[in-house]
Amino acid sequence: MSKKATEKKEAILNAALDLFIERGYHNTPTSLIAKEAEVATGTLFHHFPNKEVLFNELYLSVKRRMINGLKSGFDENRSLVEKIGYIWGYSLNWLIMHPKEFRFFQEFGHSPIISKITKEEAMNLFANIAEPIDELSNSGHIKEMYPEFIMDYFQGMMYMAVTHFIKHPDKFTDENLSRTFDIFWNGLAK
Amino acid sequence: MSKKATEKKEAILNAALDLFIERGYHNTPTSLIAKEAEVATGTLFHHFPNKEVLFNELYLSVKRRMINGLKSGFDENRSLVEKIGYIWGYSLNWLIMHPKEFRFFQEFGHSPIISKITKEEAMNLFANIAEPIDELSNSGHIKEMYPEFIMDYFQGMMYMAVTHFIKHPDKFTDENLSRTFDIFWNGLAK
DNA sequence: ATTTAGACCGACTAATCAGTCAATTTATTA
DNA sequence: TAATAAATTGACTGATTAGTCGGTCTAAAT
Repeated sequence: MSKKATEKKEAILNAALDLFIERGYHNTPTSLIAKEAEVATGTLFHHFPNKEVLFNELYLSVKRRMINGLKSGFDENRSLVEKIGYIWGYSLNWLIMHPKEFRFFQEFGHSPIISKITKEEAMNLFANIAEPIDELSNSGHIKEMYPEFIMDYFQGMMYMAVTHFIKHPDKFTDENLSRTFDIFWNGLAK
Repeated sequence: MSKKATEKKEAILNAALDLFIERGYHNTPTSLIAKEAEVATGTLFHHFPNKEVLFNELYLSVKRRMINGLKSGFDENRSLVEKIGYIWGYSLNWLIMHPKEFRFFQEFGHSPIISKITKEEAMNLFANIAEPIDELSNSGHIKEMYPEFIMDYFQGMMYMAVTHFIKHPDKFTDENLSRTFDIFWNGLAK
């Protein structure tokens, strides 16, 4: 694919992200996506066989962008607590700096348009990142709690904090950020 | 409105709830809502001027159903901690027993189809229920934290817990339920 | 310079949908 | 009971949409 062609494909994905979060999936005509991407309808269907595939590719591309940064700074040799602190801090920051992507996950994370295969592929991306959080449950650092809960608790607190700071940007200070991690940690403390 | 007419209106709202959460707003034809409610399209538009109003009325009706039970068991004379424990327990139970309604809030709570007026009306329903949670922030019971955060934290933890227990119904025991409240409370503990 | 394959275009189509309306049935009121 | 009002029906319409297709353009390969 030529550079120009790649640029058009990306323009389509960018326009789609904006439009899907603003108008929802079914209320976003492919014609409008093409228009915003400054591309013909035919071009859109040249790069994506149909609207659903476009949506699924968008989902994966957003996941990948988030994970890539996370992984590149990840240090396998740190302690468990440090690793978890790193994942918390990085994810929180990334999501707050990418509010559109965050809204996309919020709105479409459970959407039936995302296929099983796409979900599995996204899960695999996270596999080794999620490990430390699973380990936490019987590491002795915290109250006894089964791993499924710890995972949901981590994600739930993360979404809560991001939602809060996006709603109240003036409160997004280093101090408040570390306070939210303390609250997360205190909740589990023995 | 005759009893029969009221029943049909309710059948429309019930069918709409099911279909909207399963298929999303824009992918749910009014004709299908009517069909599921065993009613003609014309009847639907006799009771609701258009699809948007139907959606907004559904939103308010679900909110009202949740709040009504909450209010009827609310005792103004209890201590602050007891009041908050009651709100937590009641809401958690109600949402878990009404997973469709919960999904509706999750999916459409931030939807642009819900008008400002509807949101305000919903806020008013909650006004005095939310009071104790606001009070908490400078009650001395907890770490110092501004009220907007406490409110988002309360709601975020609630949604997290409900999501978790709906996903893992076997974990929904009295013990685990009180553990989640402990985690919520420990997070804020001095 | 010519060939070729991929990229691109946008008018077009078959299908679907929100909402209408004239006609009928059911409930209420006098 | 008769008259009136409210509720119900479903065929229909104008508008919109996902995806197609025949033809044009562009860039790389020979």
